[in-house]
Amino acid sequence: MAEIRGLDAREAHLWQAYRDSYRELLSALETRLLRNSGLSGADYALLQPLSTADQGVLRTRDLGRSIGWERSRLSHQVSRMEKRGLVTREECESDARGSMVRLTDAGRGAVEAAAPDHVDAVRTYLLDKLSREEQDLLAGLLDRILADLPYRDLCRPDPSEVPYPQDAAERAPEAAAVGGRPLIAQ
Amino acid sequence: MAEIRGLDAREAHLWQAYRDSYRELLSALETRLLRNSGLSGADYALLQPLSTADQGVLRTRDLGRSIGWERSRLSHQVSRMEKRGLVTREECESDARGSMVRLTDAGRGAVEAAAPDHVDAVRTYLLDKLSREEQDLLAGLLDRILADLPYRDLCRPDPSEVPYPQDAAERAPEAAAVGGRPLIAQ
DNA sequence: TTCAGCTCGGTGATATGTCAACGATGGCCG
DNA sequence: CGGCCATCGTTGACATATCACCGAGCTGAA
Repeated sequence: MAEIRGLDAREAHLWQAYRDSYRELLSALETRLLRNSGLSGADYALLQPLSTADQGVLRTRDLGRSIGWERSRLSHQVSRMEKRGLVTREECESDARGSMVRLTDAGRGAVEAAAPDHVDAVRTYLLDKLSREEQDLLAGLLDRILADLPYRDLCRPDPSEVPYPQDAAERAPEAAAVGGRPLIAQ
Repeated sequence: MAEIRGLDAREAHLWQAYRDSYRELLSALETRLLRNSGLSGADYALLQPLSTADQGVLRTRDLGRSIGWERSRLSHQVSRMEKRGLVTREECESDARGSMVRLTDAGRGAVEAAAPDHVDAVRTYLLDKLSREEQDLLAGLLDRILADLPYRDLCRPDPSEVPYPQDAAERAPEAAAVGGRPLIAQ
């Protein structure tokens, strides 16, 4: 049997920094989000893709994939948000198994109210800490880590179909402010 | 009021890569850990510091700080693990408010059985994806992100007291294999 | 067509995490 | 000393996540 090396201090430090930074960053963001808008991180995670989707509607399956959630978790979360009037469920016309989730006016109001400060928080806690070059460097490393992890089912768009960072601006112009109105972006 | 810019595609990509890579990495690690050892990520998180602590005992407060958990969560988790015979609680002699958590023989057996494969998984999914230089680069960026986040209470060792990455090897020699026996490292 | 095998979404039981509050103690300062 | 405030750990109620399972509908090959 092969000798298995423990992690040396340098390696252990990276691994711990990875977990700690994520945990603390998320904790900071969610605390601030909840205080400023009454939305939890889970609420925002669902509302954000819906708010940029055509008509504010997405098929449940696609919503789940876009945020990397399993069905059961998503279904429970949608149920809770439905009770609060943030979203509604609809039938899926093209596939009778499926269902659609639609943003209500209240739901749209909530995300749009929450988004500016949340985006500002992401800038403050993450983006502003790094130069542009460092941002791209970090994204590259993370992409590589993500690239061949043993996926569950969860399909992100195939990278070959969505060649990413280069020339970002024209790929998703809707992510920038349009007509002077700050858009929902996360 | 200041204009708030949404995230452009480049920025949004970094932010998403950060969350996705973390979520998928952790999911992969925990699935594999649970399958191979019957320990959850939470179990391992507690057992690992205990296994390297002197006598296999830590004050609850210190254990909590070392893994960044709040007291309540830790207390519940310790209760569950106590029922399973992995740890025991003891009184704290030096401070009557406190309590100690002690690894049982079964607990030590469980971590030591789990560790080699878990460490291998961390290598496979994270460390091996990056060159040594990239590892240090990534650690540096993550440290910077973590550095001035609005902490909850959670005290990590003050960076000024524990000057990290440089000359890592001698700071924590116990993290490497000692006497040929693979040590618990995460 | 028919059926096996898959996808999709939902459900209830259970596991886990969070929150607010408590009792007990320690430490500080008058 | 005595009073005040902080820390420590726990608890129970609640919120959220996971797990195993179901029923319905799609799909493709026999």
